[in-house]
Amino acid sequence: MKKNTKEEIVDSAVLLFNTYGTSSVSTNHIAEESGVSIGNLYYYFKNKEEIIREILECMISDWDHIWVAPSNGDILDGLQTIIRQSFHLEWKYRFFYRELIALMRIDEQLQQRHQEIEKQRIEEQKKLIENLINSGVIRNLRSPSDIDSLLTISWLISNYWLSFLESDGQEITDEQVERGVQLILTVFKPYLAI
Amino acid sequence: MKKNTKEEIVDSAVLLFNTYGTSSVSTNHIAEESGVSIGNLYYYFKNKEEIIREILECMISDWDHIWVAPSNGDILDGLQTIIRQSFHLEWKYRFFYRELIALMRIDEQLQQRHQEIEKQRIEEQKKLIENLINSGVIRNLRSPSDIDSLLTISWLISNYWLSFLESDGQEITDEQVERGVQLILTVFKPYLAI
DNA sequence: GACAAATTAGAGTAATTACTCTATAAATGA
DNA sequence: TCATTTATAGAGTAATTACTCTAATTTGTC
Repeated sequence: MKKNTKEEIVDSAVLLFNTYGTSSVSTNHIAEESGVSIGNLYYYFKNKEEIIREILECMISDWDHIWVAPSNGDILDGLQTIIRQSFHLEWKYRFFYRELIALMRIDEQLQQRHQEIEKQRIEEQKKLIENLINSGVIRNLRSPSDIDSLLTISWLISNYWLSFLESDGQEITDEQVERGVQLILTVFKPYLAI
Repeated sequence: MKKNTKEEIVDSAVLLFNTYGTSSVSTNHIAEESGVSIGNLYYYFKNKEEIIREILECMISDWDHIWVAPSNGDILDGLQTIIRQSFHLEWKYRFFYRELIALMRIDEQLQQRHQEIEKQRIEEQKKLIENLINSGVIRNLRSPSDIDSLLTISWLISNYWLSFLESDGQEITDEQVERGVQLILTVFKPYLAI
């Protein structure tokens, strides 16, 4: 489990960002935390923004692993698993979700990359829902725009459930994560075949 | 419409925070933008955090006006109006919503105040829903926990709809606001008496 | 008008910031 | 082996930061 210098820097940055927020953490802090000299840090990263961009790439890679996982067995079960793992990733990189819009406003490159993969992800989710409709798990939807609405709502929940808990001052526990999963199912409940 | 110095500072702060984000805006910037000397700014505010706290108080006051408004006429219409106005307030103070969790982590005083009024607001919303149930607008809910779920979901949408649009790179227009209102109604649709 | 209190201006400061530069040390490979 | 690339350390710098201090001005009150 030997980490190289670059990984060491990224890991320390995530730790500090999660704890103190990006604006309170300087490159000097990151260097100190990771036990790497300032000079060496700047050998690997041009600036703080580039570190954050690298963290985004780590997130993307983590996400890919979740979606690649084959959902053998119950299709609804597979969906729940994906949602659950998504919540865990959001927690791992929580600083990013807390400050998302602010970060993207500062760094346009970050914005473009994030929006690019976000678009992909929505498409994937759309396909998954269509799958559920085709296999008869979901029915009784009145119009195609209803699908869009449902999709948007479940997206909102999966992306902001942890933020809501945090801003409400609640602890993030496994039970809370489970509540989030169930919340998404609540939205679909009226349209689920028993 | 003559503004006093304190208001001038607060207004400039909101403008700059919305445009550049709190971390990029210094007290010096705010002083310059508002045409007030640094010394004078510090006469009114101990530091940047205190300015943000004052902005929160402005928000709270604005919110109170929305909820005080008597919902004469259709109760469902009144609800929609409140949601619509909420979105407009969220946009007015958008920096606050963008950076909420980060801001609260830095300033515990801000966190406590925000969570205090947030709790109140959830209670108000709960009463409103109960009102809708009692007056027969909403029905067919299976259990009391269903009410809670519905409430949480509509809360999530009303709080994060604009954030979602922003992080998705979409413009905030009146039509988008209306979509947000309709989205919340979608959640209740299966339970609405026609 | 005279006095006190409230308000304003802006020069000044210590700390921190991001980032550069140069000088070594370690790894590589011909 | 030894020369070249890669990696590391850390002192140094210019800019910016939040905030203080003092001195001047305005305001209100009698």
